[in-house]
Amino acid sequence: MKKSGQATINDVARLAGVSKKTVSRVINHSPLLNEETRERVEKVIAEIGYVPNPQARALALRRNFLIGLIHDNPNPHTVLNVQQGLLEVLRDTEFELIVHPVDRGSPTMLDDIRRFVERQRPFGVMLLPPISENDSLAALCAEYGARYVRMGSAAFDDAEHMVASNDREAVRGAVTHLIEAGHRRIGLVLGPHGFRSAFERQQGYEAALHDAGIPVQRTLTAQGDYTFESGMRAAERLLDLSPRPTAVFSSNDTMAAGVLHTARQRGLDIPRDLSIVGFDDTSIASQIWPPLTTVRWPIATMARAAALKLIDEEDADDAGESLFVSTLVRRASVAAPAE
Amino acid sequence: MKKSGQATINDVARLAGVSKKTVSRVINHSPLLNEETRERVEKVIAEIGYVPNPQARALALRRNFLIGLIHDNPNPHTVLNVQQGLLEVLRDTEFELIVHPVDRGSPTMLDDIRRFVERQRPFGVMLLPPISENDSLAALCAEYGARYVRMGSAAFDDAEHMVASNDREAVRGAVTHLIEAGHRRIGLVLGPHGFRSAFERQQGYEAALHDAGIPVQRTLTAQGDYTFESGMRAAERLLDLSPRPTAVFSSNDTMAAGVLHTARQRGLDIPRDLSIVGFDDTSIASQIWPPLTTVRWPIATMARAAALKLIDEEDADDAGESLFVSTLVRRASVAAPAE
DNA sequence: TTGTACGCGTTATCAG
DNA sequence: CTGATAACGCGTACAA
Repeated sequence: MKKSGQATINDVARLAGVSKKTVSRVINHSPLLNEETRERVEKVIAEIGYVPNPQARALALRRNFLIGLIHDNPNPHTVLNVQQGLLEVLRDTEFELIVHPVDRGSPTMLDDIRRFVERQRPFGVMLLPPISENDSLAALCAEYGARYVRMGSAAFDDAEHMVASNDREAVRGAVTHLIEAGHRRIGLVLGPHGFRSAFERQQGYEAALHDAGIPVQRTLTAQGDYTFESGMRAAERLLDLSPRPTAVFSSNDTMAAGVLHTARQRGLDIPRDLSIVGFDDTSIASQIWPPLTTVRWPIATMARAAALKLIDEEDADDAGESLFVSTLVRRASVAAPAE
Repeated sequence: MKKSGQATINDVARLAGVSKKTVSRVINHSPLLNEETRERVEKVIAEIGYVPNPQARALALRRNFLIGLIHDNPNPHTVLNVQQGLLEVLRDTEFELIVHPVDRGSPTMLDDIRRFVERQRPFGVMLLPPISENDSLAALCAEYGARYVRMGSAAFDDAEHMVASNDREAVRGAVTHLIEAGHRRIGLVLGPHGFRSAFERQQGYEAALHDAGIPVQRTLTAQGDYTFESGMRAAERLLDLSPRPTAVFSSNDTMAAGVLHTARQRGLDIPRDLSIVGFDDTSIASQIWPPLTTVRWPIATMARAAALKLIDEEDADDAGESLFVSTLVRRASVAAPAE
């Protein structure tokens, strides 16, 4: 190293007696390189502890070694789990995670994202629902040469760009579980309008009823927006019904906790007076009382897979898994209806 | 703009008829500039929509316009709230947030962080507890010219580098609340060893007992590690005691939820048979049944303040608030002891 | 297979 | 106050 700071590619070149281009080739694993030369250079690199400067690389390559997480997801658990999954595979790589929340609903959202991608030039971008469903976002990433992976409740892009769960089938199984326990009047707390996940879960609910020959009644469906409070409000509507539903499927755990809360306030016993099934298997599901029967959404696994798609060498050919199955977790919030 | 991409500083210089250094001065708000020249340049900038390239700036300045969040915090809610607070002020600035979790306990943690700071050259760094208590981390940031702010349960650095809450006083108040409700046998679920927050909260607990002339009994203290499961285990130990404590202060909400869970499993009624007070006011506190009396830790506010310290123009002089008060939130988990 | 010369877009130096 | 010119550290034609 020359003066104060860090060793540069020039130092390595000088010490190894080669040109800096050769060092550059070593760094970037160029295939056309004399093995002997490579080893000599690598030895010097290791000796002086040289590490390429990311800023200079970014300038020359017009690409940063950053993975962007772009989202407007209202569910903290989802976001956090995704982050953890992503970071798990990014750790020990040269990539760092840059979190960029946006405001869907804002008319400038697309511009915001464009500026982000244009300026930061991330190597790859992870798109979370619900904005992951927006095709122009994906196009935008492609336009700037950023890899992207979209997360969703159904496959709506190529395997290379997609990690999807099959929410419809999972919910169908969950509601069938309720039916097999003897329930016929089953409420649905729907997710927010415009969310693909809300739609898929609704479809699963209706499919299960259909399978069992139970007619779908609109009054048994209450609108929610994935928040605890909306779950409480939905429960108030549902529990005012006469006859009351004996079970409720809630499109996520947070709302299910809200349903449980309201039911409790009304003096109902769970699961005796009301069975509840949620979706996500977030921590709250196992921490409330009684523990919630729910659908385990393998979100961290999906995030890990997404990270691999984003940074992996191989292009396109073997994109890895892109469909992940959710499974029912049976706990104490479901019982047979009280006669 | 010349060819395909974005306009550069050269385009601006050419169109404005000045040198690019002058444009650079405009961008960086250099004070020594002819007002007329400045206006002309700014006009051109606005017209062609020029935006400086962050990569080039980073290379020349040896400093990225990124704020790093370095942490090894076991509590997802804490991390997420900090992120939200940070992002709230970073939004609409040129800064982005880069999240870098580390592994305390790993012998290479300091090296990991050094490499991160050395390579990414973040403009500023936010350090979360418990690693924020590590002075060598702070020194490391300073060494690389990165601003830093440490978050903690007590002030252990200059105002400029600190956002602190006064946990001790807050817990003292919370436990006093229990005492005033008539409790004398009050259990403590302690936080993990080596955490300043755990220590401060314990001190607050003991101070409150002392104020009331109640002797501190070691058997009434159970070790926890801030996880739900550790709260359950702590409760098992505490509830096996004879006579049983009539109330428990838990050093965070997650463990308090664990205590509540275990108490429930044993058929205890909350708050009739056991009063519980938590700490944090995370979402679970208001979502479990009964809603938890807890100490509201203004963590998002602290994070916002930290972000301002990190990016604000003024140096040192007016560093803004650095001490934040936590307040007791009274809900339904506390009652007078059953005679 | 390797090296030379130059470009990436910005800031710093130091003269005018 | 302003402008040539040289960094900043690395990648890429293209030549050797």
